[in-house]
Amino acid sequence: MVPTFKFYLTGFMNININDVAKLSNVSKATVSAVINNKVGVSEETREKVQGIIRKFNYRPSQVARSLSIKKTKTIGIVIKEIDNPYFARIMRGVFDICSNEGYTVLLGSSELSVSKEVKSLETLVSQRVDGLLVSGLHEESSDSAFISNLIRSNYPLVMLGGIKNFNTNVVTVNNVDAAYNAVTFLLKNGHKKIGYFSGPTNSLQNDDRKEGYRRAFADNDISFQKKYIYDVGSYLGEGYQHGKEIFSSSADKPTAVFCYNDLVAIGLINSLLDLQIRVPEDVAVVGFDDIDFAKYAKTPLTTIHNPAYEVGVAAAELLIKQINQKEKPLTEKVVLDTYLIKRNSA
Amino acid sequence: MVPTFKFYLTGFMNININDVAKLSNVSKATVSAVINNKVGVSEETREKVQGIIRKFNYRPSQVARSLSIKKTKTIGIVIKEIDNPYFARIMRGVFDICSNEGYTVLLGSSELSVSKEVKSLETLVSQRVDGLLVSGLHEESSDSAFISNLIRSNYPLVMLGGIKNFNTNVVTVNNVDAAYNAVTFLLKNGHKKIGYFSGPTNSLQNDDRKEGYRRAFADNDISFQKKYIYDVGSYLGEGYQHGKEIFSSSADKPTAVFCYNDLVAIGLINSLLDLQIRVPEDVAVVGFDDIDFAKYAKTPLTTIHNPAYEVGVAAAELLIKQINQKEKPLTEKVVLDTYLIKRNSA
DNA sequence: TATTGTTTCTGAACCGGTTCAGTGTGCTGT
DNA sequence: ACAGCACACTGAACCGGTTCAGAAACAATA
Repeated sequence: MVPTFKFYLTGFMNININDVAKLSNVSKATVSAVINNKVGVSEETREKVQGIIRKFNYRPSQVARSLSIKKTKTIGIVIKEIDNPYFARIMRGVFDICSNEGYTVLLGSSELSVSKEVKSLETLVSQRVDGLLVSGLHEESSDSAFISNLIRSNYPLVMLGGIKNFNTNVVTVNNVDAAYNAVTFLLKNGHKKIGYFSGPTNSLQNDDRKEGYRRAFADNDISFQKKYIYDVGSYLGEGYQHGKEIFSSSADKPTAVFCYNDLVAIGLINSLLDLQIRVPEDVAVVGFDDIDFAKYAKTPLTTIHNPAYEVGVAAAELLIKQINQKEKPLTEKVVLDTYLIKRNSA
Repeated sequence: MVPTFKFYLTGFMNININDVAKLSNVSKATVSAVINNKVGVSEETREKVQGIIRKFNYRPSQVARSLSIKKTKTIGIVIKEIDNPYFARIMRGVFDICSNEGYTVLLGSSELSVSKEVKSLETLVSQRVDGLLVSGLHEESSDSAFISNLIRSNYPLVMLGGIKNFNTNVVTVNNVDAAYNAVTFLLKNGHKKIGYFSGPTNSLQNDDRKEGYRRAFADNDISFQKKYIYDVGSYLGEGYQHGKEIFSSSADKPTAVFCYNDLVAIGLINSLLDLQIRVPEDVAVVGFDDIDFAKYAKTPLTTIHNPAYEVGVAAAELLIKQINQKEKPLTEKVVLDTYLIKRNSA
């Protein structure tokens, strides 16, 4: 009658609410009430049940619970470049909030192909995550019927850095202004030929930064030259490689470069130093993000401080708010501030 | 009769297997067969059902499925220092394998308190992850009844870097040998006073590296001095700060330092340069991990190449193997090789 | 004593899938 | 014409929780 054998037979975690109910001589409804600290259970019964729970190491199945209450207490996150320190820091912010609020985090694909990216979102939805945090969706992905369905149907969703063509919740920083400030700073320092090491072409963040770069020229009555915009990418190696190519050729070269992010900037600086070009005397470099490593780079990096941790926090908070919202949620946009940190590279 | 209204009413993803069954005029068992590509369904029926599925954007609930089949196709991962590039790289390896094998990844706590660490594991178990990947458990956590239960009961579990007092599956690198090689290299270069910037004291990896450091002295008939072992930590800032303290004091200082990891080494190098101490002429520095930044550091870092990505891959593969193993699994130990990369810092 | 009220507890339905024994249909061979 | 057999399909139980109407037990009130 008492299913003790089951425990000893199959080991840890193989006892369920029915077993607990039988062992405690109460109904499973009562056990459920005890588990969830509901009122209407006598102290005596509560203790009896809790004793059994402890004794048999019972741990309620979150999956059964999820099925029943139609909430999984889980959010899905799709981040490209998880090994980019900037995103790692965001993750940390997300994670801290989720932890506090009792959510666990399901990780979706990182930078795979577009088709895999959509698959990954589909998987997360199949897992019935309560909400989705998405960073850097491929542009093409936004064409997928799946994604537009998702957004149209008010599935709780927060984008990091924004996405074209869709009106969703967004957490981002003032990329345009930040870039504007960085480039203005260079202009004020007398630079006229300022390059932009551009990030991924399908990134909205990159578009905004490029826009800020453009505006700085406009507002300072300096005609900006398209040839100084280089498609580079977002990795250390890419910054290094493009730096080497551009600055070892004899063509007309910029005297300063604003970079999409710190990784690229650090790569660039290394390529310049390898080419015996001095930083900042010959070429000034400004990065973006202010990752930890920025101040330890060969030439400590002048860069835009990007509050990655806070972005993660804000995104998680907004998402959880959207999840808890009963009504059709309004789409919100949270924009955090950045500031220029002057170090040695410019 | 036809519950179409439901779809239009509640939006995306609110249709279930019963609805699909009704809309297709078949039983839910048949729908289930179609979803899972089982045989015994006529081509005609299959297409009819698939048509409905597409039309209504039906996506089976993984949570209901999990409850039924008692597998979640999910693994849990608990990693401290997710913003450490070394671990980020591991994550990537884990992720790639899991992706391929159809597993999603649930993230557990990062470096919180001991009690939270155990809580985090408990949460993952409640979520019924099929297996657990754990890195850098606090030493105290291993005392918890929960953890020993977990291990005793053969819950599929793989540790990264090992854990004291328990016999579990482990994926790690040959830390002792690697440290031995690094220190031997320094000894061969004529250094006698070699320091060790030690990592977290509760880390088995750190113990092994320290052991390798010790043995190198023993095998070279040089008496090693305990005073050259400094408790530092695992972060950039910690390396910098301790470097500053140690090398600005007038006491007897080492002429070379082997560091627990690259982050610490880079921090140390920066502190040395700030103190006008030349690297490697005055003090040689060797790191551990070979993170991307290592070669872009102020003094390109001589370090132990640690195959982080491969560690992640091996860990995920081992875990999935354990999950699929019907019998009581044997505990396995996978040890990957490292090698010394000579750059400029030593 | 009968009635009402409170508190504690329970039975059964439900969440959305999977599974499998068994039903029904059509085709084969004799 | 009928046994025998595939094949396609279904009904119902099951996974492990939550929920809630109502039963049972007991106390208080009229």
